[in-house]
Amino acid sequence: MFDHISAAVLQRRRLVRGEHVQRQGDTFKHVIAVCRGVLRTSMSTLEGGEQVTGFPMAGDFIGLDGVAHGTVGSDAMALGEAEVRIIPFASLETLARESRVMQRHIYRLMGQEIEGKQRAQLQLNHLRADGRVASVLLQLSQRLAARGHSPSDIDLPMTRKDLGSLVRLTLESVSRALTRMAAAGILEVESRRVRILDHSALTRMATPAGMPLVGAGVLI
Amino acid sequence: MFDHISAAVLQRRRLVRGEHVQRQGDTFKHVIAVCRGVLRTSMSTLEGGEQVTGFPMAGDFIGLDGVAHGTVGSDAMALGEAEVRIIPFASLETLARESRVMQRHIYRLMGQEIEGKQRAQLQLNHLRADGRVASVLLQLSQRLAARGHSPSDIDLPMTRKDLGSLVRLTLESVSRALTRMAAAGILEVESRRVRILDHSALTRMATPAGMPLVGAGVLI
DNA sequence: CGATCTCTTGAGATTCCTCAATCCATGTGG
DNA sequence: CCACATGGATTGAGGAATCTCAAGAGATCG
Repeated sequence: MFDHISAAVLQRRRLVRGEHVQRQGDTFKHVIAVCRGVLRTSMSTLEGGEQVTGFPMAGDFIGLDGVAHGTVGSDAMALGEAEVRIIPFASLETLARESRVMQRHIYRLMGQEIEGKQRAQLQLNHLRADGRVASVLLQLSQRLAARGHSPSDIDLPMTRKDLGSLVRLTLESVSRALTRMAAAGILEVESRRVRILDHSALTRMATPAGMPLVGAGVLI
Repeated sequence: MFDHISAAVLQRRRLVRGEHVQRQGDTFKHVIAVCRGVLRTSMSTLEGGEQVTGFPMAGDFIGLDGVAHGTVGSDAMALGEAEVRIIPFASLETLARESRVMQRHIYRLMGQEIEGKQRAQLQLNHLRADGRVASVLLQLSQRLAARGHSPSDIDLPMTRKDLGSLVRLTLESVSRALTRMAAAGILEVESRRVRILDHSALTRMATPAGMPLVGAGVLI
């Protein structure tokens, strides 16, 4: 894909911890591709409520939610050193009109955004605190592993608060869930460093199998 | 937009109550535009958990979440008599490549899907049961009003369970919230028929103003 | 090496869910 | 046309899960 884009104006940018690449309310002009590091996207209401919407990392795109209103819909901040490419959306549009492959790619990207978020929500709503935390850990494990890190040794780049915000839990609940799982021998937790000892147990926890199935209720 | 599409194969279809237009798992071939009536989209997990994801009505599109995997991501069912147009995605793609306006339109459509769902989640997470129900009612009121119905007299086409599923509450909690609001003189509830008496009070309830702000916590 | 942010742990309060009974509306078959 | 079956809605009581508040330990950064 990048070989196609390289023709477009591809601005590269390095980020340090805490640096923002986009802010809610900015006029939507470009999409951001993460090349290195982990970011954190979040939305906030006028009343001061904030919510983490994701932890994009290498290969992920940010900013597609701004297409609709022409306004950036969420903040994006680097959780550590990171590098991104800033892609003018106008050039993407042009490319899409010229190349069928490119067009497909953009649709798929946006489709993933929609489907992924929906499915994540669905999953979360059927899990309790422990399951939710297990779920995020697994996801992080997988995504980090796909990028060359160890699948069992995770160095969390985000705080408990961020983690909790993503899965709708307070930081205390996250902390407690972690210690419970550590006590059960599923994890080894040492502040930001988490080691997954029992991968299958973690997976089981993240699966709403034998659950009371809250929310939607069971159907015959 | 439809003048552009009319060139494409535009299959029209009438639906009766309970009829499905798409099922999770179908291969993704077309997008569905609602012309009349109200539908209900929902996703389900293998374990039997189900969750309502929306109540699309005239002018709304369904199925864009299938673009990513090439597989339909959610069920869509008519809640009453309804009419839809079935638009082959292939023709949309072609049109998009030919017309810049059309292209924009599709992006905006998908962007809305992303942004809207995110924002809805954000809102919900900072509201308690009553606020959530208030929020859905307001939304329904607005959307129905925009389509020519009364903004204060709503005839809910969905069950309490569906309503609750959308905002992550049990049907009992929805029912209780409604009776509480009725007792407070904000609504008049008579099974599926709801009349909004105090619109501003309802709006206030749907705003996380003086709330303990659970989940994300307060900043500064 | 102090200041600040983060994390852990505890106790209590709250909210919402679960279970259960009853009522109401709707539609069906005798 | 009515009795009845069925699905939806209301209401109550009790319990479970998570949040809130609070205090202190740990980490991190200048």
